[in-house]
Amino acid sequence: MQYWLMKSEPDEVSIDDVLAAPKHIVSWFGVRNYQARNFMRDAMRPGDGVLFYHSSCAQPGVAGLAEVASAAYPDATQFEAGGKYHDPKATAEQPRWSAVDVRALKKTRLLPLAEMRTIPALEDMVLLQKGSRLSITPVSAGQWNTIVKLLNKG
DNA sequence: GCCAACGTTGGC
DNA sequence: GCCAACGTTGGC
Repeated sequence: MQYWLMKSEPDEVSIDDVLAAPKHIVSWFGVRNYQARNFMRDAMRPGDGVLFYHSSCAQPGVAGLAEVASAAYPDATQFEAGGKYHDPKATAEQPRWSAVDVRALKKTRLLPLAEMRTIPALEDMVLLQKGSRLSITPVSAGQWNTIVKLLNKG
């Protein structure tokens, strides 16, 4: 059992959007960064905890709790010629990019990035490191517990 | 819109 | 393999 933080632009897919989807599940496609892909393909397991993070918006921060709902599978958008996520070097035999299913569990209060930066127990979070841009980052059990408590505190 | 930081590409 | 140029991310 591991924990992750996954960034989504709420203009694209917000926590509300996922909760409105059938079974509260969406496919996490479109990742085009090798490190993030490797986390999905090599380390994520169904049931892993996910902090659903809203990025590139007025109020960046953790907006909900979710879980990994599938093993990794080839991201179909890499094969879509002319599509935004097309990768001409990817083939069905040798897919390059992976996706996983993510199930939203609950919307929480927004835990702003700025507040997270003030919490000493979170200072080692990959998200908070200088220059960190990864859309999927690991979260330690201690960081997860700290954040869940902060979310419940309201 | 700005810009720091990072990742990728491609010439050599 | 080096590295300059370019593109992207994402907070502010």
